[in-house]
Amino acid sequence: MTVRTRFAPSPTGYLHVGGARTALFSWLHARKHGGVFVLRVEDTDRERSTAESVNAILEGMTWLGLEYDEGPFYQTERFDRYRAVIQQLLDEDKAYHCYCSKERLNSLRVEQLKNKQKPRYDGHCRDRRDSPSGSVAPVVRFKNPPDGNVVVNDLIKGRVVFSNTELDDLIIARSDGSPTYNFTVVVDDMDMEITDVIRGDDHLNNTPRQINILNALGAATPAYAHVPMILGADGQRLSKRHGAVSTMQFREEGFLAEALLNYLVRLGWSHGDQEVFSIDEMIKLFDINNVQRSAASFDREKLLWLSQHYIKTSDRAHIAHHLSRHLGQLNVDPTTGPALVDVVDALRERAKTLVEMAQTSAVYYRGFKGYDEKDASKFLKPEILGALTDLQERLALVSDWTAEAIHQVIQETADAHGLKLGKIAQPLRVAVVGRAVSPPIDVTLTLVGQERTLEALDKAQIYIRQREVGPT
RNA sequence: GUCCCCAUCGUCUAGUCGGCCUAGGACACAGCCCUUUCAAGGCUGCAACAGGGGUUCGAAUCCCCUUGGGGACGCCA
Repeated sequence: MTVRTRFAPSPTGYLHVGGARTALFSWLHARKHGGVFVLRVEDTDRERSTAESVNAILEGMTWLGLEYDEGPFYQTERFDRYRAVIQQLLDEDKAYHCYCSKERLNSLRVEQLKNKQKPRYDGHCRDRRDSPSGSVAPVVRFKNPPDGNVVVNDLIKGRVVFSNTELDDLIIARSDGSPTYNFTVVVDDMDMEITDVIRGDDHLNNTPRQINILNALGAATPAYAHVPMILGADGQRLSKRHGAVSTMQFREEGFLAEALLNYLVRLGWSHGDQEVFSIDEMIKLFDINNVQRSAASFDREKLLWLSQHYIKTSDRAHIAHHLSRHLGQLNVDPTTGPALVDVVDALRERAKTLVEMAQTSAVYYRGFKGYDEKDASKFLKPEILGALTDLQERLALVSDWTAEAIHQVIQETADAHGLKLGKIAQPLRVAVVGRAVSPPIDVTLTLVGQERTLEALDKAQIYIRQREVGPT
């Protein structure tokens, strides 16, 4: 039997990291077993579902590369099917119309809470035969078995036993006839022949109800795997209104999708001491049975570390491609300076995100406005003027502008003036990029280019002379 | 309140049939080394089995209780 998993988000917001991880696990599980990954949009709540949310979720999945094999299926397009199954249940006396008013339900609930009981429907209409012609439009409730146990053999949590006496007759169709969540999931998982249901563990409590409905329908029960929640850095559950950021937000912040994926897969799952996983390795090594049973906290620092790792090790053209997007957001035109791949090579070891890389590489395309004050006053000093002038003359003579050639010239100049390399490299750095931090000075000069380097040196000398005569 | 789940360094985790654990790795943090800046890299350090009972020759690993987190209890999904 081929493995079939599904990711079933409800389009009431963007795709956040918790959902993304659940999707990743489902996808991985399907891929590992050569199975099928289905995407299903659970939009039966028409009040809150929006097309924008659907797009946001699809966009997030695409960015992460979690491609689905079937779907997306929309539950709102399957209402006929749900109606038919509800009718079938009604015909077989496995469901019934309930005419209880919301007021009655509410007072029942209040009463139960007062008696320290779990609030649940008391089965008032379960055996009624009449259909009152009153004003209350009926809902349809499922006849849950009154006793016995339901056992869930969860792939992650292990064996979990629920007593039917804890369950009540849940509503499967609202008074307007529309089906509810616990019912549509069951019908869909059955129709779509889902073999492995992988979802957040907030659904563990729904599972016995769903199994009961599945049984009533004579359908086989799939395997279940309930993955723990992701908590925020404060230990609180991550939710849309509490710290959960959109998956796409990570792209905006300059993370590579592979870094996020790697971070997510290690959140709750591990393979010995291994920290870095390529997509292929994840597929090969991932095992749903090895997923942690407890919740995990989201740690941005570690994500940042992985981000840096991928920036450091990924193909230069790949990074350049994604970097250009962030450069664009800074209104930097990458065609006005050094080749992007060279900038990537120079900066990849000193950027944790692409946004950071874009910011520090901007200077190679549009120059800089003014010197960093502290750095200028520390390095652009009169005593270095002679060496700088000499250096400029020597650099002007360089015919092949390579890091090696540049390095040799700088070293020679330093030697000629009895200076250590750093003594001349720092002033040069400030002259050329405006501050005392940049990649190795020879590499930096290749990025800046010979012409602009010489110009920068002119300005630096002018600056130093002015400073010399100016008031201190 | 009732039911369900969970519990190893600050964080992610290793620890699979109890002994190889004076509990390992990674992130973060601190120090040192390297060094033309910043990084990167190397080395070292800091730091945990929630508590209490059992079972056993022996428990982080099994059982129970307590405590602490989380979840569910909707005509939301």
